[in-house]
Amino acid sequence: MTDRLTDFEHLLLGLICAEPSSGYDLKRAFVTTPIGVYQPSSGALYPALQRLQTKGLIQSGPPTTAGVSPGRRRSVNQATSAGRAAHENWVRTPVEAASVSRDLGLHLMRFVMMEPLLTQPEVLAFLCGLRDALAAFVAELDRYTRAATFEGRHPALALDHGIAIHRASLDWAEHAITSLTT
Amino acid sequence: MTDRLTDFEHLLLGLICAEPSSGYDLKRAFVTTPIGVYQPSSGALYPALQRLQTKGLIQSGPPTTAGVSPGRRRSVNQATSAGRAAHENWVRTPVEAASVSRDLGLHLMRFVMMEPLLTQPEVLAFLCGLRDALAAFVAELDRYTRAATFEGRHPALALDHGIAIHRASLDWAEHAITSLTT
DNA sequence: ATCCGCATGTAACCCGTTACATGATTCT
DNA sequence: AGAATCATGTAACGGGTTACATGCGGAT
Repeated sequence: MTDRLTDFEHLLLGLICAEPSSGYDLKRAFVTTPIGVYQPSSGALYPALQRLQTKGLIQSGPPTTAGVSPGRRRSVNQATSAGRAAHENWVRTPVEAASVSRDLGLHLMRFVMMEPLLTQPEVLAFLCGLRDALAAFVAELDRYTRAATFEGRHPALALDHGIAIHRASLDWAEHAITSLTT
Repeated sequence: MTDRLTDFEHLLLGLICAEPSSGYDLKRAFVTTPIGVYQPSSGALYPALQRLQTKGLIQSGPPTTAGVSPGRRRSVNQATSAGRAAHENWVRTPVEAASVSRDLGLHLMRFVMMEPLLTQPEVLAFLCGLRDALAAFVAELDRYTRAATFEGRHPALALDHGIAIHRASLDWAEHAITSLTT
């Protein structure tokens, strides 16, 4: 019951918390999303919804044709209070400095989903945590660049890339902080 | 035999092509790597090596204690000619514009590994393909930003992030091109 | 009445993670 | 000799991908 959820399950739960949705809605949500790079398959989506249901985090209403007219019956999934609690808990998870690079995309998703749930100070605290973690990561890469000795030019260039994109993330975090405080 | 390889298998094969290595060497290679965010587990590493061996892409020599003195016997994996061919083929794979965001990390790895294998014009062609794909992706995100209407500020900020980091990648690609032509 | 597309699912397969097991080598 | 570490593996488990199955709605 207090099992860990997959990243994917967390995202689904978050989308459902934001708005009760059918499986098909969720699929389209991922397609339409700006980071539409990922399109979940049915074989990933529906089993994940079943797992969330088994854990009591969502419950699916009976198939209805309500809402959209040119559609077939769809069972709408709604978050339970336990589900909303789990989602809010996930959204509040602080940024881990050690895994900031790997989890960056996930943090951005959390940033979007925390808007209607958290107070502005909480959001700013999250962004500061993210900024600090990114600053530490960039510093580490810089340190590595100075310490290491490369053969050839490509390794150094690849490192430059890592530094560049994480510095861009860092700049964004600072921009977001000032943008949200005005 | 002509099965597709996993990304991970491609990386292993590439590392082995660059230098014959034991499983332990490969593990440490990932740890020491600048993007040391990923550390393969034994349960991923050794089965992957076995799969490469089954496909005839690598072959492991008998356990030896040669080389490092304070070590145990390790079986050194060497790439076969088929393995080197498969690796070179992988390195030469052109950048797919549709998946450039998802595969960006992989492309960087390929960029590093292509240094001793490809001619400078080939490397530049790869970088130009990467640059064009990134430019197209950034343009798409820009278009999406103008077209979409958001509720709240976080979604727009998250999109800004996506644009910022991919623009940084794009700038890097252009810098790399000019850096390698001088 | 039939056909096509929507919406939800299911089964087989693959692979990575976690955790444990095993033998060999060096250190005390 | 015994302990600790190195190096290689294996077993159970989870979850994602691909491909297929089903059933209902609207269109011709």
